[in-house]
Amino acid sequence: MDKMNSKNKTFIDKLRSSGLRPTNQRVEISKFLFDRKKTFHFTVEELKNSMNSKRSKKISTATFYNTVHALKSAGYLKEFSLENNTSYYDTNITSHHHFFDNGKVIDIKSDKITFQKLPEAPKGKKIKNVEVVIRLENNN
Amino acid sequence: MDKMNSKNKTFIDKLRSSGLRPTNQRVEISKFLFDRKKTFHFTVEELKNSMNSKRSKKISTATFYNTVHALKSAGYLKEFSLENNTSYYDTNITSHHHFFDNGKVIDIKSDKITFQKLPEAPKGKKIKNVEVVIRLENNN
DNA sequence: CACATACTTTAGAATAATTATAAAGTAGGT
DNA sequence: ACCTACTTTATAATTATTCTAAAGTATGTG
Repeated sequence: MDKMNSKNKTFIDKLRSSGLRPTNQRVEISKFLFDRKKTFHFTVEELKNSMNSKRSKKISTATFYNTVHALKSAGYLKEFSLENNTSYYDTNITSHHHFFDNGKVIDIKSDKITFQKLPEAPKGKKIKNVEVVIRLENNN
Repeated sequence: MDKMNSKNKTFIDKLRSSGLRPTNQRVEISKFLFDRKKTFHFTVEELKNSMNSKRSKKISTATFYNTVHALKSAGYLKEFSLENNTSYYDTNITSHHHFFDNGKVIDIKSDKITFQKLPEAPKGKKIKNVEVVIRLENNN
């Protein structure tokens, strides 16, 4: 109970610090995204479908987009792209890498990849981050 | 002249081996893409606009999409994505990496990045390729 | 507590990138 | 020259996303 309250607080805080009032819809989205053990990869469409399929009163598409967008801008979600013109989001915002296996995404912990050599940033620029994508194919 | 013929042949061969008859439109697209010194990054929309703006008889959107798609499937173009739901293509198909600087893409030669440590592929899978994206920001 | 104001939600329209369709055009081989 | 299969094209359809405007809700102030 105490635990649940503090968890809710986390979800609400994420919303507040993203500049969003914690309305019912938004708190439910925030819970759905962040109340889980493993990191979560999703598209807005997938998020909407999995939440709305369990609900009688549906949350509108625009609310999903707005909420995800604000959470991403605030840094609580990480956006990435595959080759299918859809935005994917990842609840794991720590710097990390990905396996891509036929549209399926698997996280790779940051410390699993280290570099021997990296190029310098062009003059006037600096490196914000480095992301590695390892594409997989079937063995044979 | 000899040179020009052999160049055209290259463009035509790329089309043929992509399963496309070398029609006028397709040969022009192939030339436009591959007859240049530096590698070329583009979206289909950009390609269409830059070619059609110089032409009285426009090539249709569908022809651009079809041709680019076939060239990509045959391995003459490499597709990649930024965070804006648009497909980018690169005439540099050698394994290489990218700087991303505010939607601008800069190639990084493959040998500029080497790894000290890479994870193993999950069982049953093997690594097809490894791509690194280095995101840049302004120095201050 | 009532209300004004500002922020939200929502359905639906608008936009952008891409793919599908079907009719008219063209190329090659015979 | 002609037949057939492949192409091109304009346009419609689709998908992901953003915009818009109306109706709903929350909050602070008096």
